[in-house]
Amino acid sequence: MAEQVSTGRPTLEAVAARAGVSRATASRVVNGGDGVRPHLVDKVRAAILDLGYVPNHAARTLVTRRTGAVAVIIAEPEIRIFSDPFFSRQLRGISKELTAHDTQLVLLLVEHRGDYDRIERYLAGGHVDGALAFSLHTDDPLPAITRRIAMPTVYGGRPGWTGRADGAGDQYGPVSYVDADNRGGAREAVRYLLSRGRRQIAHIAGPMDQTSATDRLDGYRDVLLDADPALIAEGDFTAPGGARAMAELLDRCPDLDAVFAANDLMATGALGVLRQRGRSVPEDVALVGFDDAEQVAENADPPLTTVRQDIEGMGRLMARLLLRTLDPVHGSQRVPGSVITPTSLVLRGSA
Amino acid sequence: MAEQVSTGRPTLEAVAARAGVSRATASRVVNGGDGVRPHLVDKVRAAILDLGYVPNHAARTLVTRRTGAVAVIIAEPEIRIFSDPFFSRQLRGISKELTAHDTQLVLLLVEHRGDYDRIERYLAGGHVDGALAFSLHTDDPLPAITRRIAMPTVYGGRPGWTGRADGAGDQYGPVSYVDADNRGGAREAVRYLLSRGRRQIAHIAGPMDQTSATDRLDGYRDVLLDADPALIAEGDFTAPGGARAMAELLDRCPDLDAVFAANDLMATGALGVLRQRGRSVPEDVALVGFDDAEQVAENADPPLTTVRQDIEGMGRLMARLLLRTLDPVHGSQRVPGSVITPTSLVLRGSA
DNA sequence: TTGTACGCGTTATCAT
DNA sequence: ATGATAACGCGTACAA
Repeated sequence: MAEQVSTGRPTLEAVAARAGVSRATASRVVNGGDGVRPHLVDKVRAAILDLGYVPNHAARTLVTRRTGAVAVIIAEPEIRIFSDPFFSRQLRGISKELTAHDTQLVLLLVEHRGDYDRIERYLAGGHVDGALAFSLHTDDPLPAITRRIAMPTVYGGRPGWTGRADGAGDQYGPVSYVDADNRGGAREAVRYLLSRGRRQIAHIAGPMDQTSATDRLDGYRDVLLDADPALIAEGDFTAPGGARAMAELLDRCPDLDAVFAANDLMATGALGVLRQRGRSVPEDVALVGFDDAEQVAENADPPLTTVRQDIEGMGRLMARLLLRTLDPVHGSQRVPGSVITPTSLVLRGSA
Repeated sequence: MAEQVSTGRPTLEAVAARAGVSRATASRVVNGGDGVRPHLVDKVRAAILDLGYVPNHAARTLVTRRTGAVAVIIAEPEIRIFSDPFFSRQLRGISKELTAHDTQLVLLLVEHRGDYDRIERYLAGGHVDGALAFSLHTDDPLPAITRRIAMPTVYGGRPGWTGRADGAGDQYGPVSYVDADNRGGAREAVRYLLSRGRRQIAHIAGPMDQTSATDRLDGYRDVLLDADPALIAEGDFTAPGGARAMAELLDRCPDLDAVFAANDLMATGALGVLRQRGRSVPEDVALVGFDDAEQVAENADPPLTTVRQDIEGMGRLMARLLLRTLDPVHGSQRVPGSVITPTSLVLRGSA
């Protein structure tokens, strides 16, 4: 049997034969074509087109030891995961950046804690070159895993165990993440409310096990050093949760004249309660949100003044950071480093 | 150089050496261990554990010609994609089913039409064994692609080109999809409204380029054969769109006493307008939605009577259908076949 | 600049 | 039941 039966897709061998060159030369052309005579480059290119050749990914991975894929791990037991526009936009940003670098996105959804065994096996199995992960809670098992198997990872949002004064969590070593300047953005929001003459400024916080929520609360406190604890209520980043918190606040502090909500969803919930209780916005109560979530902030009535963060850009940045680490040329360092992206106050009708 | 330097992960060769068997035997154990003496099975298993061996995916794919991964293609230019809880839940169902079968989920987001070149290259590149795709519009290029490269594909929702009386689109050949019984569910909703004595039943339809919308409209018409066209308004499956449509309807037909909205989001939009115009629900106007979207139908005020579809189940079903086709044992047929899943009317406060 | 030849880690075929 | 050994398709030293 001298001839190989065509099993379907053309191989590099076939391309080489058709172009009248060796497989090595054909390979060089496929990978950029440096140092090949233009004449031959054309011939090989033509053969590739003729045959409809597409490189075999598995074979390539086997020899290069790179998969050209990264995992996106979404470990959020809540329903909110995708219905929160935040994730959608960030995922879009990631997708765009990865696509631009011919890198594939493998989605890993984790629901139960037991799923982490599977995740670890998968990551250790060499299916992906790196990982992107979201919304880590303080006790998340993921960092221990990625560290143990030395998988380059970039987190979306500052992980809960970092930046603690007591050094707890330092055993995970240096970590890299992308996050908005939550604290600074919150400060700007509250300062703005002060500048508009508001004096009783309440805060609807997010769940305290998420750093985005605690950081925004910290920002609020930075400006209002002696804020009455009664002016702070904890929500859960959902609209109904925001409504509940707003009701609490009004009960406790009927004389409040402004509210800074830790996200837009909660702000819309608060808006409903305020209207229901006969407080006009922004006349009686000024309201500022966070995120500038589309379909939410702009469409609210009145439109929401809010702290904007470039969510899609943060997604792109996460991907870029990871890809840079993975790049054999620039990325000798295993830890991509972290980036804090700026926020900006968007003025609309609510404050 | 007799010895190979350990490049990191242990190979099957290493396992075999440690267990004192040949690579072939080790391989057999890894893949189930049929026809290997129990004694040796144990030895190999121990070696695997000791070394922390994980099979090399690329090498395996190279020889088996199966990747153990499927693509999920989401081709929706709108932002709505993920913020619509519908997709989230369906994706969850898919993820669960794939995970249960050790199959990976590669996410392909397409935004521009030009992205399809990339998609085709990717699918043709043998990265995945099959594909799952969503929300196809009539002129979507995807079916032509999957057909050309013979990629087993299951669609979520009846594709726009199928089931047309004029046979247009038949060039794509048989197609397989999973969809809810939209038409039947719509019929049930309208019949229920009739049974409650409602006589002027309006319909807020979805965008007419989606079969879920046209099918639900068809169901409405099945029951109300001579419905006044003025009783039908087209929305876009969003809450603001539903509000707009509701306003139109009230202007055109002030005497309407019931509304069937093609999804819950639009129903909530309609709810706001009805309240605003002083119509009480369900006393003055009865309202029925579609989807039974969580966080939407139940939390509406009043809670929404709606047509439930098992969205997560539909996702699982899509994956199961595809996996069956891919299974070399059962799946000789290339087209997985289609499934229509039942709906059920959930009675709450709005009708 | 081009070609030869080897190795990447597995599975599968064939002897034994 | 087990063990050699040949693919699988590609990249890349090294030689020419």
